[in-house]
Amino acid sequence: MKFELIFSDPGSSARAGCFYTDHGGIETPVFMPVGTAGTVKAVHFKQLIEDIKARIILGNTYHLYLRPGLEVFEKAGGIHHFNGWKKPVLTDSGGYQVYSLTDRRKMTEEGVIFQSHIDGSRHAFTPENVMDIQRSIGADIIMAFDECTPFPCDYDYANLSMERTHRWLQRCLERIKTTEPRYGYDQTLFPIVQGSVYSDLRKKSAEFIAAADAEGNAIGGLSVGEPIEIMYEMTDLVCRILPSSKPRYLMGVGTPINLLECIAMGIDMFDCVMPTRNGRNGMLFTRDGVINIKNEKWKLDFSPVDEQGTSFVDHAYSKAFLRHLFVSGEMLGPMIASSHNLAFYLWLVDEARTKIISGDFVPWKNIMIKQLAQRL
RNA sequence: GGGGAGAUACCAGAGCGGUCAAAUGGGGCAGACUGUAAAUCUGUUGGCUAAGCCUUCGGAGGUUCGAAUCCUCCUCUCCCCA
Repeated sequence: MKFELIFSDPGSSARAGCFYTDHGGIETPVFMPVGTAGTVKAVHFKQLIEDIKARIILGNTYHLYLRPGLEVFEKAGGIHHFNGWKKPVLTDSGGYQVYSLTDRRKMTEEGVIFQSHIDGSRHAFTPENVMDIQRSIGADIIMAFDECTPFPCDYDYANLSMERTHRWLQRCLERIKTTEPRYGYDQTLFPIVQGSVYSDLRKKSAEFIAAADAEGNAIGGLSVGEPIEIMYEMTDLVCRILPSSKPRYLMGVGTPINLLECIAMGIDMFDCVMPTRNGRNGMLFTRDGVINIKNEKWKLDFSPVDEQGTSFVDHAYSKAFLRHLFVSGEMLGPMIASSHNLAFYLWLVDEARTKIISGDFVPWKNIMIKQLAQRL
């Protein structure tokens, strides 16, 4: 795999590039829709490709390992054959579940024992078998097994956890090095920077991760409840250390504004459940601000869902009808909102890319951020 | 014609002498959601000059220190038998 840096913005640290995988190139900056269970909730792949223009989606090691299970992936010949998604797939390692399912797991130096949220059965995850699982699932990009630290997190624990994540990374690297791609295409490992909200830890972690010389690097443990300024501060600090010749992936971020601010700092890849989850809950992101489509104010608004939107759903349906679908609990509502939001997110990163290449990124970003902050 | 049950907030429906501006569910209104245990969760839902006050439990009277709760009459619903 290879990352090609196409253009660097002179006015910021933003850059445009392309990450090549055996399932196709990924133009950056990119937003990667989250498809935890092998599906981007409420959205067809045909639509993701043709309408939303998604270039890569996520899957999740913990969730896919539990259900449908590795036998299915191995017999199918990998996730692309199983679910029909032919573009690249990145799988998260389960490191986020160490955080989100904290009361259902026990962590030791060896790894983590999760108690399944589905049936209560216990499953040991180690850096080694998490690599094996992601190879079996068939991910193009495999994430290192880490601990996403919570917020707040005291310094001593953040330090201890970061050091353990580093040790786990060595084990992940060793395992990847000594095993083969499962289905004939390349599978590459991205390590993850931790260090919570502490500058010295973040610096130390970024240096450690950079030294691993992977084909891409990720920043984790942010947007877990810390003030947004601190998230920016940590992201900026880490971006200055991670090599510019490799894509930088900010995990779990974020709002449209977060994306623009972090693109300006040099982030190339993002993923977040926000466009899909918040969409299912009636929140629409538009270039003019945020809409809660369930609000009564849209009851008689027969204008398109988003007049400037790039998705067909933006023009095929009215706000009043979409509100009706949500108020009635009709499943088409969450489907339309998810499609709209993802199309908007992909439009946003595409537009950022265009502006970076044309040299107008910063002024455009500043105008956009003001608009995006509005509530409609 | 005879006998019985009942009328409570937007709807359904608890409450049966004070702790009731009134449970609970639905509906309405609003909020939250950042590497997804989420088509989820939370708040609110009589009025006001708002830690207080005012007007409410079909209508009109009455008993009582005190009534959604007890009594009388009226109006209206529903059920059973002829």
